Amino acid sequence: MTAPAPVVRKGRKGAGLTLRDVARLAGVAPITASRALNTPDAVSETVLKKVREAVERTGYVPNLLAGGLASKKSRLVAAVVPTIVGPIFLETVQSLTEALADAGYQLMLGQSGYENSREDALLEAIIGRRPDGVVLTGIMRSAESRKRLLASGIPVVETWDLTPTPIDMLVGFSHERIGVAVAQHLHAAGRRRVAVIAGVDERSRRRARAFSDEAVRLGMAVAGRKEVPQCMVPAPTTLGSGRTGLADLLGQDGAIDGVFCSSDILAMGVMIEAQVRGVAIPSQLAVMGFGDLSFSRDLHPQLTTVRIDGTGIGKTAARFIIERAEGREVPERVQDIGFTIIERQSV
Amino acid sequence: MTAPAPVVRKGRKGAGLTLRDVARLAGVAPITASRALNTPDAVSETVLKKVREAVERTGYVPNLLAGGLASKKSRLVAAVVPTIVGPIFLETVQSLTEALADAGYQLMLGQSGYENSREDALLEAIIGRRPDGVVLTGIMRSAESRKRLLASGIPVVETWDLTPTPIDMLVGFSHERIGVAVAQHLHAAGRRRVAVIAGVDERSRRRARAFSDEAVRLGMAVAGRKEVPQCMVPAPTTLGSGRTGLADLLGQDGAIDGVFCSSDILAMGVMIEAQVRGVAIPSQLAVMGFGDLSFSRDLHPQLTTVRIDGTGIGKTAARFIIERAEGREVPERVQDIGFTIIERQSV
DNA sequence: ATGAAAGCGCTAACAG
DNA sequence: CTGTTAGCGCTTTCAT
Repeated sequence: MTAPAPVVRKGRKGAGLTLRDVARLAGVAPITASRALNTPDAVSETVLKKVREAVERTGYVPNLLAGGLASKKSRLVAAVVPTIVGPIFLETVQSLTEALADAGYQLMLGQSGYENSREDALLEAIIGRRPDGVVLTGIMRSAESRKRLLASGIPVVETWDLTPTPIDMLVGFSHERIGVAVAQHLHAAGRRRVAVIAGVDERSRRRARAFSDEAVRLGMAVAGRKEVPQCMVPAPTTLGSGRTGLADLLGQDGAIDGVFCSSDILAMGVMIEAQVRGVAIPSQLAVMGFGDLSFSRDLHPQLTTVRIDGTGIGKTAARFIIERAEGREVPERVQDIGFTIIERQSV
Repeated sequence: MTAPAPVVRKGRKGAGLTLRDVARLAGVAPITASRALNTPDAVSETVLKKVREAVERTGYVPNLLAGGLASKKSRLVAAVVPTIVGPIFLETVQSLTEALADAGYQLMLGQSGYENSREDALLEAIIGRRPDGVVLTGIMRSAESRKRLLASGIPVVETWDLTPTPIDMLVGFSHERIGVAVAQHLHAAGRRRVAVIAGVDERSRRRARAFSDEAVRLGMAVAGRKEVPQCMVPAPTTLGSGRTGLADLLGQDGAIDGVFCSSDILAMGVMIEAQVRGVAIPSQLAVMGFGDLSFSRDLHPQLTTVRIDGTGIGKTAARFIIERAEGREVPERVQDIGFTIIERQSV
């Protein structure tokens, strides 16, 4: 048997280049080169230098697919959002991406859409990549999906909600408590007839319901009524929905002096419509939003709203996943990150 | 030698399950099972049914890492944005994710930040995954990065800009032409003293410069001046920047009757500040934005702005990448998607 | 239409 | 500290 012909080197530098090539250039075994790259402390100064030189010269970039397959660590984390349009989850995705990148992990983004149909295909695509973790914004709806995720054994962090039965880990807050707190805030500010405008997504609805219940309890509904005036608008919410929402509410019986909007965008629409109609804020109408988007403080009047620490959620979720990926346990798997009512001028 | 002990099956269903297990269950060779899954047309009805049954029963999900390694097709596409916060690129990322998902590709999201420092590490992480394509929003700045990308041989689509020397493929529009068109629009509307508020990012700056030059040419600057009043604000732009921007401009010498804002957010801030100061829009001041964000049509007055088909950009970029991934050539590698001036009430 | 063998590029496990 | 060996789970190539 003759020795095999030397492997034909591809023309492009960096393409088709493997660890073997680098190792050969550095005069060491592939595994040694691997160690020089991944656990530099485990090799001698000399070897380290030679390998780094070889990498530098060739422009070698390790194949993470191969590495992931061999080590069963993909350094990939999947994030699922209903939709990326709509600024609510943005802050979370942003900080998640950053926190992960800092630790050498990449983010894979999936949009589940607001219907269930895509969820299954998406889940399959995710599990197929064997990510080191999955971050869910909002709760996975279909029980089937939840089961598959659980079965896959991949660390999961649910966010932006609290649930009695988390799949695995969770960092969120109570939408019910927000509804209650907002009603109380409005009541404390002297408002006596309130209404709510909410997008038809499940969490908004829960905030609205809790708000309505508490408002009724505090006597802020028309006597005898079991709920306050509501206006449901399509998700994702828009400025336009806020405008028509207020118009709708104003058209209903009974004057209102306060309105809770399920998003800051909606609240801004309400403010614009109020201005157009000559309804003074806050004297005639108090407005509260949800989300504390960056523009809210710059409105006129400044918007009183509920702040969620989206960045904190992202960071914590990243930490949870990374802890698990490195084989450590996460002692407090459920974290209530709470919320803050930001008092500004619109109430 | 004795036969090795049977492999211990992991407890969790779906975990550690391989194609071999499925094949065994279906009574075929692994490769046949593989074909049943990937190229169903290449196997008999009988085999197809048996394999599908086995998959169903076991909850098997193919390991895409292994598949990608063997086939050199990762079905992964990387997208790089400066930051995901800031609604400009959202539409593009959204449609990109969807179009890719429909074709069985996943999106990996990277944020380069507005400085160059992270770009290199990010690029390494991206190339390491051997994606089937990379979509860049805005141009990669460092020449080093561009070179590495080119060397990697990965299909690249640059977006949101036009450049004489694209790395590979490109779908964008001319920021210069937008500046010119906006100046002309304002001029045609009878404005004679215009100004510009722009974020300090490179593309905004180019729009602003082209706008200024054209405005000067049309005689919309103070006689003898070589540029119109400008106010540069930090990127990403905010409502607050728009408000202070207008205040700044109003404080400068010479009354203005029109202002071009480098983003709709900025324009909205201008409108709020104008309202607070009792400056009537459009009669006293015409306002134009850029981006046509969803809220722009719902403002009062409705915002006249420049619309970019972000969804179209995402779709086209996805198509380009997919074409290449499937081995086809893309004949028109540079596509100017243009822009539209949306005439509403603020001019 | 189906299968056997080989290997993608890397790392775990075990030597030395 | 360094190297050898043996896969990770899949697909390619080449037979049958």
